[in-house]
Amino acid sequence: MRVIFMGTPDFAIPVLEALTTKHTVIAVYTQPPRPAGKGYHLTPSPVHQKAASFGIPVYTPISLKNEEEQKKFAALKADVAVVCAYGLILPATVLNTPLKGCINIHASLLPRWRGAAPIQRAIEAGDSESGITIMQMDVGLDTGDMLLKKSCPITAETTGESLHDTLSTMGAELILKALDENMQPQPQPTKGVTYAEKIQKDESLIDWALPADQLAHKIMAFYSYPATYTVYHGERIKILKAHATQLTTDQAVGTILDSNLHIACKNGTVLQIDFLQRAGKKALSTADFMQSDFLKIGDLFCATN
RNA sequence: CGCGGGGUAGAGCAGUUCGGUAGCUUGCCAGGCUCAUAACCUGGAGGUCGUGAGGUUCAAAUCCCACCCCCGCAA
Repeated sequence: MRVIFMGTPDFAIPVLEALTTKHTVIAVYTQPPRPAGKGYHLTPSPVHQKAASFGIPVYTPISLKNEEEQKKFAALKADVAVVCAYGLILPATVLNTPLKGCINIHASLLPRWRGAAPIQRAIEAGDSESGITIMQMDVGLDTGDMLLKKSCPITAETTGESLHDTLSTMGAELILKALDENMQPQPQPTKGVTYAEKIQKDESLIDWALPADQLAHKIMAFYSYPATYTVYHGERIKILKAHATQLTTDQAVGTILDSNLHIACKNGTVLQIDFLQRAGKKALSTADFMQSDFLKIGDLFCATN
């Protein structure tokens, strides 16, 4: 089939690669290059770079809501458009242009976690499973009829990064299957709808006045990007991995209880930090980190900047 | 030229301001002791101090120059 691929971040790369093995990818749409990295250089998106290495024509419109872009899109005469973490709204005209419409790869078990950050929100909420849903796009936000669905477990060791990688691979497999076989579209259930809000910058700051298990979920969800952090004597410290413990304490929330980095949380619950990083330093395990005497037992982590 | 921190023993760091024998903690090896809740004591191995047969100097981890690499902010 003649396929248009629309995607932007790393997550979409395996999908693009998979498509090129079985179909003719006639064009790739992705977000325009943005300033990024040290030096603020204009950097093409990961999908942009990958497409360029394949020699596939790349389009980077700022919007698809104007007629001119829509004409260009139609002129490609695609059989189908595959959309994966593209980051632009597709108007109805665009959705209806390809013969088989636009098919989306979404990183959740719809209708749970519609929206921008389904991977992190699922872990943060303490869900026991996540997955991929392939759907026929309509004008709503992730509301289209479902073609394929596959789940995977979330454990205490699952991080945003590991789940991202798992689902990315899974998405690549499922999209090929969905294109090959003639799947019967099924409407999404009307019950169980939740929305995965985009992650805001201020969410990364840890509030120690929350229960340990809740914090553990959030810390693991935010690993490795954007990562949670706390403040110690005015310096930012990334808390990269942690787990809730069965211990209890009567110390104030945010107190560093011992050299194993057990930290007091709400209602005397105790979180143990496993992996952390000072600004400008390497990420270290708790054992390595505590070889310096930077953190003093009994001191408090702050919940404000 | 967006702002900033860093590269010294397997790991984590001090030493650099003001040049003068390579240090600390931990880990590892050997021995001792018999302990408590990162056990303790003694001894030992382990380092081209990121790179450049660079520059300055009687002398460079330290000052100067160039380059490489890692990371925080920001996106």
